[in-house]
Amino acid sequence: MIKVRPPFAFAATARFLRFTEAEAVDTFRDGLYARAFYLKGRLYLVRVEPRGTAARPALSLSIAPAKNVTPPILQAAESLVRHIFTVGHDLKNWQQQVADDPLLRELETEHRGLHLACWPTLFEALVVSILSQQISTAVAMTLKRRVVERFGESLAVDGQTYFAFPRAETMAGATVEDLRALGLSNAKAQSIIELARAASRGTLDSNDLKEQDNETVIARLSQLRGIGRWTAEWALMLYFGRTDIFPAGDLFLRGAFVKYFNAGVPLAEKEIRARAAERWGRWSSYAALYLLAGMRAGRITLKPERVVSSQKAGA
DNA sequence: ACCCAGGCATTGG
DNA sequence: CCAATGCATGGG
Repeated sequence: MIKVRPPFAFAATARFLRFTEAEAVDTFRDGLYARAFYLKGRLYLVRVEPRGTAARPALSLSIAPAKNVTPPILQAAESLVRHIFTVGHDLKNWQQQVADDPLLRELETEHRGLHLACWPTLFEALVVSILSQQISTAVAMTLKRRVVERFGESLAVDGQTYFAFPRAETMAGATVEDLRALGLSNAKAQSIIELARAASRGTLDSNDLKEQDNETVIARLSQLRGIGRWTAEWALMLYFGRTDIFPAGDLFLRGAFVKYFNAGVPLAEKEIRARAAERWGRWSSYAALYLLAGMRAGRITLKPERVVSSQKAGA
């Protein structure tokens, strides 16, 4: 059992960045989140369910196959679940941050308890982001499913097949042709293979990056092929769980900021990043997250002409 | 048949 | 610092 500080919306968080309908790794059905993970090098299915009350929320987990579950395995599963559901984030602080911000206060109320959902590994976070570059999320999730079914190990539990996200070591052995056959572009294929090699060699050490400040992590990740600022910022949010990122390179977020916080007057990316930091400070990632949630709910909409590409800083 | 969608690397001013 | 270009699939 894992205790979580209120407010905590389990279902919304489990579903949020997981696109569960189309994908083969994360599943969320009947209020139950289930996914195959490597724990101490072996594959297990971990199931997570909400427990407790709104005032004292908690998560319970179960692991299959149950027979080889030792205390270290259970501990590894718990720490992974804490990471994925960003149990360390105290959303009371986020509520305080937007107390004087009418739009985000409204979004906070509508999506109260939505946590950032993190990917289990840096490798997966970066691969998913590379797959998502430029194309719609529907396409990206199709590509992800194909990659997972081609390169991931699977586990059968109760007649259901669950795929693990492929290991970096496995993907390091893939060829560009393998990935192109799944519909990836040449550039995505090359980037993912190089990333897998770096990760399996240990060149891409997330423990080392964990200690670094945002700009250092962005600079280091950007040295990898196929990773620019956009991808690195999403990795800071969606793997490292940092709360102070506003990915201003994102087409939607840029458009939303311009429309709702600058009266539709275009702003340079750099300027948006600076103003987001002034407004939302340490909780800028949550501003980004709740704007996305607002978009999915239809509350935040962008007219095409408001989505402005990189133009001169508005004067 | 188009057009575009939660970018990036490269090239050239 | 800024702008233009090619890239992949799938949905409208």
